[in-house]
Amino acid sequence: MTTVQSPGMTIGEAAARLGLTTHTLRYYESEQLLLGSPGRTAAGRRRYDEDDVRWIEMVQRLRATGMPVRAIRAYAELCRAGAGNEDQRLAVLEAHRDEVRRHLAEVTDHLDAINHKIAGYRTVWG
Amino acid sequence: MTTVQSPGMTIGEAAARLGLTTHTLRYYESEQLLLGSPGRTAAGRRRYDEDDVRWIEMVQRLRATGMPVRAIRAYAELCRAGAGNEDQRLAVLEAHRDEVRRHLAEVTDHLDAINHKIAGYRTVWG
DNA sequence: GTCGGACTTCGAGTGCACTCGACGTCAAGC
DNA sequence: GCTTGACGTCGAGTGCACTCGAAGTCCGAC
Repeated sequence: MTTVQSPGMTIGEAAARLGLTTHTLRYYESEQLLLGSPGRTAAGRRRYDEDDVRWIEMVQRLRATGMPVRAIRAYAELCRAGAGNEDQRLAVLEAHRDEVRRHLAEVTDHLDAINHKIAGYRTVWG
Repeated sequence: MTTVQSPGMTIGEAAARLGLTTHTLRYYESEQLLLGSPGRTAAGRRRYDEDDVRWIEMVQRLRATGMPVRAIRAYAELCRAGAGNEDQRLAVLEAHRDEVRRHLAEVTDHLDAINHKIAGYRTVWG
């Protein structure tokens, strides 16, 4: 029996689409940041489907907002555990949201001070 | 001739005021992030005055907004060089300001997406 | 004068998140 | 059927910014 070409992407295609390297994608998998292992072809090669990619995009958002890899792993574990812990997942996300807001406020504050410094240069020598 | 107690703080006092460790303060100095070496007592101990502390507060702001140590060193070098390069200093600060703004926009965007995810949890199970 | 704690320098160690290299395998085009 | 390039695993290396430890010195209180 010949199987139809399975859907999804090779690791190279997924990496290109996500703006990551294949090395990083395998690293994320080894750190258990993925919801499950991506499928494999008969020859043992990874196949990424749309769900995999969407989850990794979420991982990228969490990383880009400063969530440490081990915290993402904990969140992914909750998601892997299946239904019944949505309250915990929500708590994780809300705590992270608060942390990000705090960080944004702090950076904004520093930015204001830097702008003051810039305005000083402009006033004196501009 | 007895000298009046020199003004300023020990490294420990400066560290406490800045929320840094003495290790970090010496590290910053070794990385040439300071405007000049802080003064020394006759016994060779560092003395930090108000100007030193204010500059280090600026360094903290630049660090907290993501400027790498080597970029701060470059900026400090410009400042140490004395008058005549204010346009370059301004360019450095403005480039950094733009970078920080870009970063803020990106994080804000990710935050929105995370909030959507949170809203999803609330809608379905909340 | 002596004791404790803060100071000195120097180099090594830590934690994080990748990032790379080595080396072997395998699928597809020519 | 043979090359070629993407894939596989594994462990080691990198860059950044601290952070710590060791070993010795010095100041102030008693």
